[in-house]
Amino acid sequence: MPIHIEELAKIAKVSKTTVSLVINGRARDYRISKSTEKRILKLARNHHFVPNTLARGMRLKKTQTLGLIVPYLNWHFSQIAQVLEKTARESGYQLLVAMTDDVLETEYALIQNLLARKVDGFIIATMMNHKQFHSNSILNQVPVVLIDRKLKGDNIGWVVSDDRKGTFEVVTHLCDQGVTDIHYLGGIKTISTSVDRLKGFKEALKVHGLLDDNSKIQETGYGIRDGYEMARKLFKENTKFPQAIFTSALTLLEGLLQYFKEHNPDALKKTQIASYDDHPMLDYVPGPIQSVRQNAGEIARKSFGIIHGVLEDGKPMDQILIPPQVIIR
Amino acid sequence: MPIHIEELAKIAKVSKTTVSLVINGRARDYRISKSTEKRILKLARNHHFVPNTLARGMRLKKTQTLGLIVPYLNWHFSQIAQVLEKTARESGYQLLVAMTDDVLETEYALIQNLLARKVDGFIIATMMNHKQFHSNSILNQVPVVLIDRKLKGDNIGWVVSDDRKGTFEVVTHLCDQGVTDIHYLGGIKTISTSVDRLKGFKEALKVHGLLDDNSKIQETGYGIRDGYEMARKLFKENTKFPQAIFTSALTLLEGLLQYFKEHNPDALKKTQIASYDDHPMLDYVPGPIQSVRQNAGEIARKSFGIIHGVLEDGKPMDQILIPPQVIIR
DNA sequence: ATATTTTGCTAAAACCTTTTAGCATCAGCA
DNA sequence: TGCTGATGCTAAAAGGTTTTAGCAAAATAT
Repeated sequence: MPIHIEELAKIAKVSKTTVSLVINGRARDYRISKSTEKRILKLARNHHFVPNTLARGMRLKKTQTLGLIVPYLNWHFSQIAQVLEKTARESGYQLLVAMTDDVLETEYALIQNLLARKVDGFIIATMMNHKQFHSNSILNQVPVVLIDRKLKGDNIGWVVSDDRKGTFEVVTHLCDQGVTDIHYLGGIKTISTSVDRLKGFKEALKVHGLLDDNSKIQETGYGIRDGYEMARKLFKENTKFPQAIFTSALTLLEGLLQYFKEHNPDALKKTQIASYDDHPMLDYVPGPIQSVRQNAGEIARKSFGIIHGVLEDGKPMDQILIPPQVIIR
Repeated sequence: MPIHIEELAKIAKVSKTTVSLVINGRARDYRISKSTEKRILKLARNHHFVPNTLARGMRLKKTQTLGLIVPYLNWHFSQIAQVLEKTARESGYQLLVAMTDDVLETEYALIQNLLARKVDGFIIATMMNHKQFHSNSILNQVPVVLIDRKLKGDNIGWVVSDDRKGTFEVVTHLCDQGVTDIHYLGGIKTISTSVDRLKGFKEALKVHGLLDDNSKIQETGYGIRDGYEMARKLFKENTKFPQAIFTSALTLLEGLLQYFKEHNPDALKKTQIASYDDHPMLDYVPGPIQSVRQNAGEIARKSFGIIHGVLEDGKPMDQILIPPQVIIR
């Protein structure tokens, strides 16, 4: 139904070559006369001509489309998606967004699917480990920038929050308050995010001369339910009331708060809480709750920047650590 | 770099027609022998052959892609996006997601852009009014289902929360508590969402014999800042402490809470609060806060269902009201 | 008057699929 | 032997764009 270049050429009584050149602003380069150019431009506007991007993509072997693959759209990833979409759009890119639910097979299938759709690049919060990622030969086809979880490797870009530092700082704050008994609730062990946050936690304890008591560390998964269950276990196995709890993600904090609400309404006042990730509503949760706010906007902008640089300026891949901000309430 | 059908045909020593037929499971229909079929299938797997969807899209005139256009990715729209993506993917569709920031021009541009990308349909939380929408001839090209905001018209689908009913019920709850002095903070006046929520509010007052006092109704915009400013105005212009406040969206509630936190820490206890939209963290905000939870999952599934029905089964457009759930805390 | 350069434009190929119509070949039958 | 029908496959077109190489006409130079 929409008009295409051939019809427009017919109306303007020129060849489609001419129309194409004019539309792409290359009239000058090919000595199309000013009058012809104006005529075509006007006609194109009147007929609402927009080049078919499929045909364009075939010919040009690029689609101005990026694939964004994240586990789910929680607050953090929504923020990233939002800024990323805007940033990308301002440079003429559109986003194909997909979710994996942190299931590896889904991630594989999705990558295949989006590759078939000829996305120009990927931004992925991946579940893959180093080996899986690098054996995934298809990723040699287009540039990939990882977010949230990093992997080692040379031609692989990533932009992640400085998980170690953020955790170190907020836990240090707890220590500075004189707390000595801090419990750690974490998620999926395998991803770098978890590794680095636990590292920061342990470092902070060490610096403050506290022993690194593994019985106070739990790592199961990043679901709200996981947070709830770890909280339950914590209170069941410790007769002594915990002085402080650190949750390594917002979902875990939610699970913890849920547990408190159901089983220990006054625990919020007795226990100091800190968490990786922030959310505006934490301001209104009594506690107070200390948190580590990731700079989602910067993560989005930088990761697009890398892809864009590789794609359009042939720049090398880059790996960027974004400093998070500790929020003390 | 990826292998395509011609090469595969060469390797298999058959024509590309044969490969295509086999890949699309139409070998039987065209009497391709079982042995040839197996051979090709195996070869395709070994070479990681995936049909180029651009070429496919050109030929078939459909791309198995839907455009999702929302103002921003707040909690509500994130939820919708998440379920929609999964639902769509299970039927072989992928989502191009874009945000308008509730700016009409952006919406127009986005529609153009996604149409050029040959999406098969749209799911839009639109800023357009009835007239703008219907004069937008391009929307005759593909099916459109509106979410969150509905418009009148016959060949236009929508799936929205029953805003009037939800508001009516939660405000009724306030009235049942004996509250008589209820303030209303709302957003952009022009969209159906706002109209219906205000309607539900007024109906509830009327049923309970309360007068409909326009001085207690404010409607500016849906930003957090708007909520904050309306709260400020409310407290500046009323010497009497408000018994109850209803905010017509989560963002407005956030603004209100922000104002309370800064200027009136104990207001939370003195004032009853209800809001359209829900968020898991509202459980932990003291108040308590009554809310209207939209069934985002259902909105997503139903709106995909409509598009899918139109696209694949030639079903007519549909318009569906999704009942929300009032959460009393 | 002829040769050269500039101007303004275009033909055709390539990108990769799917689908329609139809071509050989071979078995079965009279 | 010649005809019919089944079997197994294929040629070619279409879909809409961009780009390369080059053609004809006009302007300029010799």
